[in-house]
Order: sequence, then C-alpha cells, then structure tokens
Amino acid sequence: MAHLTPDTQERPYAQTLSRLRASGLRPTRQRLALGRLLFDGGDRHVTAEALHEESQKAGVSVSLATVYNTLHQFTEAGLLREVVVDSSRTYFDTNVDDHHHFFFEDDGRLMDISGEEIGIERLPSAPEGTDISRVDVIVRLQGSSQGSSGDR
Amino acid sequence: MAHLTPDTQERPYAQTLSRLRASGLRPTRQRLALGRLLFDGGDRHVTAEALHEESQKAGVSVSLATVYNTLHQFTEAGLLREVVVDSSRTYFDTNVDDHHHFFFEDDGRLMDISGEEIGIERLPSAPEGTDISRVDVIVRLQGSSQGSSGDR
DNA sequence: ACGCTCTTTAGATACTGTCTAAATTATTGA
DNA sequence: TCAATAATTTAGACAGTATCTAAAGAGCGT
Repeated sequence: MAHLTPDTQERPYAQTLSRLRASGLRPTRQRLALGRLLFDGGDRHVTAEALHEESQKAGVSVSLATVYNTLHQFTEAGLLREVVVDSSRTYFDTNVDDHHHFFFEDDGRLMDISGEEIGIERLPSAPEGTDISRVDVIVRLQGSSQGSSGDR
Repeated sequence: MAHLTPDTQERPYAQTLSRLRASGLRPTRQRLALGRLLFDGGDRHVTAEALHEESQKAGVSVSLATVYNTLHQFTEAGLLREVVVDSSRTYFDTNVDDHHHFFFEDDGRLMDISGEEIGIERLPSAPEGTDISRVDVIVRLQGSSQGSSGDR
C-alpha cells in the first residue's frame, strides 16, 4: 500500500499527471485535484457525492457534473473500477486489480478482499455467444460495530 | 397447455393465497394478482416497473406504489430476493434458494446459476463484530446476441 | 353489519445521475 | 507570444427510480 515515492511529496500531482497523459486526458485543474484525492494515499471507495463534498472541503471548486464526468472517464481509462453493491449509489474503487468486496450493509462501507483470499471453483461457462467480462463476489455483512452499545 | 398442476388451473390463486397467509399478509386483490404473475410459472427476475406494466396489460389495476410495497413485503417475507447488479434498477428474484447470477450487460437480463454449479473456496471470515448475511456472485456477460459479427 | 386495522392510491417529494448550451481553458501552429 | 481550434467545465434543466403522505378503500373478527 504505502510506498509513496519522494515525487509524491514534492510534486504532488506527478502521479496523477502521468496517469492522465497515459489516458489522453488533458490535465485540468479539476482532474488533477480529483486525481490527487483519489490516488494519493491507498485504496479508496468513493461515491460521486462524497468526492464532490471532499473536493469542496479541500477548497477546490469542482462542479458535481465534472465529478461524474471525471469518475466515468477515469473508469473508462482503467484508473477506477465501478462497484455495484447498492441499487441507490454507485461506488468507484481505486483498486483496479483482481479482487472482491465485503459490503457493510449497516453503514454502506466497502472493504477489499484480495484476489488470492478468495477462489471460485466450477465457474460455469458463459452462455452461447457471450463472454464473461467480470466475476464479482460480494460478501454482505451485518452488524458493523462490534459492541452493541457505544459507537467508536 | 403447459404442465400446470390441476390446482393451478382450477384455483389459480391457491398457491399465492397460502403464501400470503403464511406471511401474515392480507390476501388483497392486488397482492393476489401480483403473486400470481410472480409465482405461477417458474423462476422470474422482475423490476418494479416491469411488473407494473405487466399487471396493467393483464387488466389488473395496481398502482406503482403498491407494486413497490408488495415487492418489499414479499422480500421481507422471504418470498422474493433482491438482486443488485445494476445501480439504476432493482431486480427481484422469485428463486430464493441459494444460487447466483449471470448478468447480460447488453440487455439487462438475469439468469440463475444454481448453487451447485458454482463453488467458493477460501471464503475469508467476516471482520470482527460482523456476520455474513449473504455471498453474491455475479458473472457479468457481454455480447448477448449469439451471432459473432453483426450487431442489431 | 360494525368497527378496527391494514392496504391502496394519486400525487408530491427526494435523490442520483445525465444532458444542454454557453463560457472557459488547454493545446497547437505560426 | 498569440490567435485559432478543440476539449473541458459549468449551472441549471431534465429524467428515472423509488419513497412518502394523508385520505379513501377493503379485509376481518365479532
């Protein structure tokens, strides 16, 4: 996880910058800011609303439409992955490696399950004329806080 | 026609009726009609909108709000299962046994994968203080029409 | 049939996400 | 550097799914 290069500290946008270039996306103020929030500092699961709020709080003015556009462009470019676990919200995952998810139904949080931690046996073959684009495993959890009473 | 049991032909609501009673839900005209559409004739995957349209076409007047209410009540009663595969629509599955799904991304169709057809190895244990409520496996498919080349 | 309670309903409301057209910004070539 | 071109951002309108409200209707035990 945390192997930040010195670059990340001195030129905070270097990482995002190169990713944008590689994807043919112009490095705009908005994309750089969102990219930094997303990619600096480990794996994250965000919703559009949450990222929008976060950017406001970070003092960067980005419209909600741009947050949606950017998330989709990043996904298209393979920088993000969409995770469908809740029919009312779309989550985007900065971890694009082969992996699965725990979903805390109580508070809507997601947690990665690495690809090695879980295995699928006897996967049926795709029906005639179709190809498997991805296999998602979602482990739904209940009772997120361990204790019954106190929170935190 | 098909191989409906005598019961189903002579007392078409018998099946739904007993399910409703068992769940403590009053057998109203609306619930009986929706139950019949859902449970007579094999496993189905429906959205609220689709079921609403279907009931209109069948000549039964049921409001959309009631369709939503009923689907949720049936789910609560264990008669249906919610399937989350698409962040914009909620699907309800009349098959409540342990099983998984193929999802045809092109046209939004679902197809069951029986519990035996697929297996999960090395399922990680639930994090402290949580319990696994369910494990969903979704096999996403592309290219639904059998032909290879011509689309549409 | 009476009365209590559950159920249904139309319409309002909420919310996530997309679209539009105009303004802004990045890039390219001279 | 500057203007021309093309990509990007934006506010606000719009669309779709789902929930809420409160008032009218229907089932059920007595």
